[in-house]
Amino acid sequence: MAKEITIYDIANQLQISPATVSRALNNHPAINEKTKVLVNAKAEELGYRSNKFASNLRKQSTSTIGVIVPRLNSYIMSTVLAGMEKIANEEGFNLIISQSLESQKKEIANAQTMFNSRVDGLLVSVAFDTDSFEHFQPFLKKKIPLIFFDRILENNNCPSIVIDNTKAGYEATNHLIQQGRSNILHITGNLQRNVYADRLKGYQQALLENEIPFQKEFLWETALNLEAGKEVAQRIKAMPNRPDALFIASDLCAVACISALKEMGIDVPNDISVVGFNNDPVAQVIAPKLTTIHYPAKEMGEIAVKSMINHLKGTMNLDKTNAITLRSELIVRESSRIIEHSA
Amino acid sequence: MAKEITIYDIANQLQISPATVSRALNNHPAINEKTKVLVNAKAEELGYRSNKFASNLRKQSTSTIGVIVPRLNSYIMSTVLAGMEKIANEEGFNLIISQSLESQKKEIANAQTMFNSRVDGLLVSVAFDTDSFEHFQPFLKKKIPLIFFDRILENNNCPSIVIDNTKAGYEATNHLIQQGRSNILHITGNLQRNVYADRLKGYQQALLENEIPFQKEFLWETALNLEAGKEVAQRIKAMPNRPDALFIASDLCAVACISALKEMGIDVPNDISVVGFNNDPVAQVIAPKLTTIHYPAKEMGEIAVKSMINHLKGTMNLDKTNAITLRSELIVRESSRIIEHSA
DNA sequence: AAATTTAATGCAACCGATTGCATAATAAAA
DNA sequence: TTTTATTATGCAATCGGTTGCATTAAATTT
Repeated sequence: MAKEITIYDIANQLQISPATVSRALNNHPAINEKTKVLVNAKAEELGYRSNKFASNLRKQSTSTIGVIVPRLNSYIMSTVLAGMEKIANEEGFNLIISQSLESQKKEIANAQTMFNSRVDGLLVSVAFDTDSFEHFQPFLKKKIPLIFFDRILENNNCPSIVIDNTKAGYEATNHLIQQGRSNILHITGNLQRNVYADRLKGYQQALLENEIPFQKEFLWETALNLEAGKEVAQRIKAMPNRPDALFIASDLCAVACISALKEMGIDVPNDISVVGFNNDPVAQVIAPKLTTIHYPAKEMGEIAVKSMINHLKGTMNLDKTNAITLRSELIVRESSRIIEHSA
Repeated sequence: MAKEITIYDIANQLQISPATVSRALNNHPAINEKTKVLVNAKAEELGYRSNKFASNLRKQSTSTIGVIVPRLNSYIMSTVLAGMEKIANEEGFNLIISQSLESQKKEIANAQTMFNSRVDGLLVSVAFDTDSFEHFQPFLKKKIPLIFFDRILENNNCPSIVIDNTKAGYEATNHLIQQGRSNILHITGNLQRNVYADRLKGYQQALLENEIPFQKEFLWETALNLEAGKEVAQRIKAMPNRPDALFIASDLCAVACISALKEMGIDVPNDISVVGFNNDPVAQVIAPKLTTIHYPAKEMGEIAVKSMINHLKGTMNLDKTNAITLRSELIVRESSRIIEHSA
């Protein structure tokens, strides 16, 4: 195994001091241009690579950003992460990614690992059942910037990056009402989470404005996954007074539900219209194509990392920033377009 | 900002040497049990956290595994990563994940970053157009273990973790033939990649065994994404002699294709049967439900990381291991079950 | 009691880059 | 020519664990 080249090797060969080599490599203004060229050439020649650990140790910073997500393998999260990775990579930062698998307990463990790994900043989208901020306190104490995205924790002075879930919920529901629906069942996730609570708010607001009473029997809290979609269909089938529309807070769940409903002979959109959420690719490959809310996942990831890096570099101070809200958009497709019954 | 606690602080308070503290914290056998208890208690009390950089610097190892994937946000890859993260987390390893976005150029840059980050090991699934092994040589030179998974590079003595793509391709095709189909169009990705080349081999083998001539016009190389699926449908519609079956090397593409075919009035599975690949959740929520090959993505991720860690810890030597093949499985659903035309 | 073995701890160098401060070299001003 | 300002470089301490080797203390053997 070839010996690792250090700045001392370069210094020796050039008969200059390691300090100068270090400064030259970091493009320090006090170093003569010619020296820089010389050092860089020699570094190249010897196949030098900087030792990040020595550097981190000395600088007390890691150029690493921690990310905790509920799960890696959901359309939204993997897309957010794709956006994050893109920017981090461009900016010379590393990402350490971990998943809580929707469990606060794992989230706490992950936060601790991140803390011990001395990430320069932490980006978090919380688990279903997270009800404490405790495990994030160490970061605040050490002034490590903490940004929440998508599923946020409120009342803690941390900036957050979100879409306007209330507005989105309102638009989805209002659209269904405009299509002539009034018995709108809302399928959602854990209401402790802002994303679902806010969508519900929007839903209720739309009902209110249209003088449709809100019934809590028309609000179902589920896991919002594929299985939940199937179960929802079963339950609907068994209802004496079926709803005429569904607003489901996740496309995958919505699609599974539609699929099951169709198998039961219930027509979408004529018997029941459906609006999903996220604009998952799956939304446009099923029949009927799913009306949904476009969620700017990639952009969210990009902006989250960009904001974090700007803050770390001092280009932008996040302390005063409370929230960054991204634009979401209703995309109307077939699943909510009512076609008159033929014949 | 509270000062960071070091082993020196612990040593001072306990009136012992930092060396003993270090050894006690690492559960070194030469240290007295009572001392260990004492040290650990004090560490806990002071809120000590180990400085990984100091440790890495000295130990010349990082407890970090690099992962390069084509994209983060595909069902298969995000699921593989979920499995990887799970095991890495359990074993106290960190993951640095980066995506090549199907470009060899980015893959090279990422490999370099990984190298400079001094990952202890590297896991790679190569981009569409990667045709060189050059960028991985530095790892071999430095004896940094390199494992390929899913999309592998051959002839380089690196272990790989794969499914038997040939067998899977054979089974998919043979199933279609058993259903009475013989004009089977194969939609695949870049044939430079083992996964697609092998599936094609299996496809050809099944044809051969059933004495169906292979026609190269029935082999289409595409991007295998949603858009490609739509285009495939268009092209099929325009064919004078349409195929009676499709074997598509990705579910998402297959589903998009089916959706488009249906819109054109072409019935699946009666006019054209379809078999996909991956067992993406989307496969079971469309109508007709998609016949596909189950791909053990989570397991692949878990085994990849597990193997890497075992190798690093010396528990298992990978030098002699050429390949680990995981079990895949044909899942028959409606898209390939031919129902007699009603009426 | 002396010699030898075993167990537990400490010393000090080391990993490799960074940086405040001092200094040398050169240029500009007096 | 001397003084002052400017530019470039070097010295040496520092970041915080880790580890080979030495040493001390305690236990065991002769």
